[in-house]
Amino acid sequence: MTSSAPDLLRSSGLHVTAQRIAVLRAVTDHPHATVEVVADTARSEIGAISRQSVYDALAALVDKGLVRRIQPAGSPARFETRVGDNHHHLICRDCGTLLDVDCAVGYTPCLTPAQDAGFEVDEAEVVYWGRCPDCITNSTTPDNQEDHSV
Amino acid sequence: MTSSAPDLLRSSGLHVTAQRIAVLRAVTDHPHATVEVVADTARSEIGAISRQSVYDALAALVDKGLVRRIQPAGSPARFETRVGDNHHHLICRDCGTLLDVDCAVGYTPCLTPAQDAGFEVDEAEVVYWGRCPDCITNSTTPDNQEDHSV
DNA sequence: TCTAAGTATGGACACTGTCCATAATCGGGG
DNA sequence: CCCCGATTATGGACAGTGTCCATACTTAGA
Repeated sequence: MTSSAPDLLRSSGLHVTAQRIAVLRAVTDHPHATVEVVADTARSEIGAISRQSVYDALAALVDKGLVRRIQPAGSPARFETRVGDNHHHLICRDCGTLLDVDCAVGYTPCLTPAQDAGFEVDEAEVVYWGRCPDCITNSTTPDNQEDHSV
Repeated sequence: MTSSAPDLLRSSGLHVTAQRIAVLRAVTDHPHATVEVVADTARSEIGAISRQSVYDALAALVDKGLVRRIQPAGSPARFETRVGDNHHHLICRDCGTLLDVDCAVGYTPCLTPAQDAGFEVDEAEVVYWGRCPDCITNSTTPDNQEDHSV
């Protein structure tokens, strides 16, 4: 299943460079990693890489569909290699933890809006906001729970 | 249903100030407005308001559930007063146009992830990414799609 | 090997959003 | 009606993320 990084780059028409390989591997090894984490990981693999090269590499990879960019509100962009399977994300409002979840309905019903207004929709991004078990436990004041109820 | 701005503020336990009224009206009049637009609109109504006051007022309104914050990737935060009806958004990747769309399935099936991992989910945000009719028309090169040169 | 195009680098910069201390305003009580 | 405490507004400075630019290097193909 897992094609090698150089292979993926090559088959996407991208030049194969040490930086891109490192970035791609970093994203693969650290799903949902931020640019900083990716840069850090890549750096530990090839010694040095500039911040801009990381941005550039990620942009190229996203453009080619090898990597998916997730940009939750109030958080820097994150990246993952799990593409093309229409899964969604679950984010904790408190600690920012991000988890993958499969599409609620199985495949892609929510991929099609009721009225598309003539748009050419290519992606449906679904983000579930809430609080993770840890944060729920840690703030055990069911009384003082500032009512986020809708 | 349409309570006046001062009324809404009052019933939410917020102090009624000219700034907040102006901000609330601005959001009501300009759905999906950015902070800048809100500030500008409010400013034209009451003469002057600081940027921070706008941020603060919006934060207070969001906190009280009078206003909903939308923060699409690659775009500054936007705000709308249409809350509590589980509608989603359709965004054009090219020009950033943002439209409301009703939930694809009618009510809230997509509000519940398949596996919630113990999370306490309070909101499901759905964003459809694509290209609006105008942008599709303008870049009539279905062959050379990646023509971002505008 | 040689060449052209693509890529990496580092610097500077723009933008959104936040923090802080102070001054003004609001709402309630006397 | 006036005063007081608490909330809110203001402006300044600042942090973080992401982008633009010119230059030097590397890649892929002839």
